Amino acid sequence: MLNCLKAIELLKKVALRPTKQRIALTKILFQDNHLHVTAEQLHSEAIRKGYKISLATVYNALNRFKEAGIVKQVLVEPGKIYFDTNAEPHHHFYIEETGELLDVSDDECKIVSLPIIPAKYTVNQVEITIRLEKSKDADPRSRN
Amino acid sequence: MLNCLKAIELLKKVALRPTKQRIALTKILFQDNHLHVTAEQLHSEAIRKGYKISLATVYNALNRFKEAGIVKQVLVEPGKIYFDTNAEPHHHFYIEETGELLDVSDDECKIVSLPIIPAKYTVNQVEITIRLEKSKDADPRSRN
DNA sequence: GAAATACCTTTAAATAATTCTATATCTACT
DNA sequence: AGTAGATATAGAATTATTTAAAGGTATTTC
Repeated sequence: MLNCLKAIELLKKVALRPTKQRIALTKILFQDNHLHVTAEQLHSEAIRKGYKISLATVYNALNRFKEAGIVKQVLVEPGKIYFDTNAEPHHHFYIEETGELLDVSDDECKIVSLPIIPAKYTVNQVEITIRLEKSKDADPRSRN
Repeated sequence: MLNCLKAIELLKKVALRPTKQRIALTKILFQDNHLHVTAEQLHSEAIRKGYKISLATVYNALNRFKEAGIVKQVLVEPGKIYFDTNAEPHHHFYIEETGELLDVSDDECKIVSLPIIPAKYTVNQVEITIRLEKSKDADPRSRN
């Protein structure tokens, strides 16, 4: 977990006022390993840690963080936004059964041939989502 | 546009009762070229065509169609579900400015190296979304 | 370092998309 | 045709997210 100084430093770097709430969220979010959270989850975690912050503020902060480019939105499930603290270009495994999201680094997953891009447009981002399910192999009865 | 008989045939094939409303939606959805619609858009289109159907029924029908595997959900924008009448494995261009979704066939877009799949899991589906934006090249003033 | 200003957080309510529920109606089978 | 069970409907409920208004906090300017 980030300390306060590092959190403030990060916020200042992206021209966001280091308020108490943003510092708290920054401390929770930016750890050694990347996180994938919904606003709700992040809010719960902040409350659990003893910070006083409202859900609306968490939404505001996450949207500000997204605009600043320090988090990314990931859409894998209807009606739910995951925020990813890994803002670098990368991809995801998604396990529907558990709702778990796992990072896949950009170079683990190379595309050889991209289709012809429509005229007047340029590629902004390529996102690959690999949806996983539990293997059937575990249960020999379900072989066919 | 599909005729009634073809629509009923399609519904029966996937073990869904060919009710008036499902037939109407099937007729609108399954055309020569594939469609990407939201429930709202499909509902409007059905009403425009003179069918009597509620939005809730459109949602129900689309979810049943999805379960039956004749349409696919596409998630590209928070709080909005696109339904794609192309149920085959394929990918998408997404133009954020217009909300337009375009199909990219599976073999136009080949992945060479997939990452190592976590143990006990198998790949269900690989989805590639290529987000596009208007080229800056079009306007010479915006060169830098 | 205090006043002015711009920005932030909060609560509550609004909104939007989607799902649920109870009842009425329809479909498929006898 | 009658009937059991599935489906449609309207409207309410739910869920996720955003907005509004008012007070609070950080930053700027002197």
